Amino acid sequence: MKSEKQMNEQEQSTEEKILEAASEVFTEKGFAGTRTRDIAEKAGINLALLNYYFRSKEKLFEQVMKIKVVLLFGKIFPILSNEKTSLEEKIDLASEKYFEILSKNPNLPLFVISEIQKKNSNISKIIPVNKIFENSIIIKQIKEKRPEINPLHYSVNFLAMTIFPFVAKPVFNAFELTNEEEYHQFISERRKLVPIWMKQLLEIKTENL
Amino acid sequence: MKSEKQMNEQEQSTEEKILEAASEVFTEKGFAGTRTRDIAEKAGINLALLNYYFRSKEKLFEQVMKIKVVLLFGKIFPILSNEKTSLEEKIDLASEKYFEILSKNPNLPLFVISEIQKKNSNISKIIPVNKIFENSIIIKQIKEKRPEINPLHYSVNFLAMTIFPFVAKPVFNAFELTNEEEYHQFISERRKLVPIWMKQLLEIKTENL
DNA sequence: TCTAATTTTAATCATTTGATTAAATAATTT
DNA sequence: AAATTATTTAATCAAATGATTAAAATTAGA
Repeated sequence: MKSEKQMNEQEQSTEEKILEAASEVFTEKGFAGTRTRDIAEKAGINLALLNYYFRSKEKLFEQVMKIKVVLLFGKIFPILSNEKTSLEEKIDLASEKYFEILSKNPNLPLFVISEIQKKNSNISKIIPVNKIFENSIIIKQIKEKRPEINPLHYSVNFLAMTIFPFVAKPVFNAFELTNEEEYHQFISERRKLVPIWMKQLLEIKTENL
Repeated sequence: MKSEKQMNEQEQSTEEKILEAASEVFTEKGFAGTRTRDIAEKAGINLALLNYYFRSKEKLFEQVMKIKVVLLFGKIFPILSNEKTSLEEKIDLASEKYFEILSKNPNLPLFVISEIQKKNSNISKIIPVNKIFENSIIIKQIKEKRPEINPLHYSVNFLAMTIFPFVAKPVFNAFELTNEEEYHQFISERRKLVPIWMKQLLEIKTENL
């Protein structure tokens, strides 16, 4: 075991270095496209060390995925379940938080979604997303304000408007719809617009539904 | 060369069988996760045949990707570029067409997006998406009707509301947000709702922007 | 300081996997 | 029918890759 002192001197433990490197490589190339050798190289360690600490590529991946899923949902659910904020405040806060998280981790959603699609891991054990969602205060508030609106549709619209531009970023790049600067401009505009649009969707006339 | 008669008797040529099998396996597992042996097996042919017809896994993949990109954009652009339909009609028609295409090919968008992200192929040569989009009639019509609305944001909102539920399907499944039947119900509801929402977003008050 | 536990490395395995080759079979042309 | 061309197969290669092993180096505790 490393001493406390040693641990503090090197800012990251070997285990953390591997986990961080794995996080980067897995996110960029996916599970199947990742070579454990690349992770080892990026972490500045020997390949055998990776298996020493994490047993296998599979187990290392599971740890990374767990971190990513928590990153993707962990900060949002408390906002949606807060009893003290109004529906409109929740929209503002959730939007703000999501753009903050996703701006720092642009390909987080694409990674999580496409890897869940490829492996059918029992990811639902990490966070009981369905329970949290169904019991969240925001669902109650939507039902209360506009009983005709389906809260699932409304929530998916929010996630779609927020997350989709990040998921689709590779398409923006590949087809040269925007350059890097225009893309960031585009995202920062949406940061303000999504809440406006979501409120506009709350004002929809009942006879249209 | 096979005779005309032979070709008609077997409903698919060997080349088509390989292409179809490749399409299925690549879509399900991605390029890196696909083994050419699996494609050969699914097509009911020998592995060597695959290389005989398509030279390499890479070349076979490129052909599949080309087909997928055309499938994803090919039918939509003519709708957006039609001079004879109104903006509202375009929204209805594009929505209808997209739900039709995506219901038949639910993981088409996730496949295209995540593979574009992993390889930076020169996919833009298949279809000049940016040019078609920028010069489309629908952009003109949006600018005309509501000059304050950014057509790119509006278009991305449409794509987001339409495509995102398909992209996110693995998440729906993994977290048991819906079962298969509920999911299809959910999608068929959106088929009608997306145009309503998109029209509602056109009615947004200028002072809110 | 000496010993035991932990961490790290170099070398190597065993499989997997994309691709090739040479030979056999089938179809087409002359 | 013979010759040529196209299609298909079985066997095999070579490289890549996840994992292991045994030994060396480092660290912690007595």
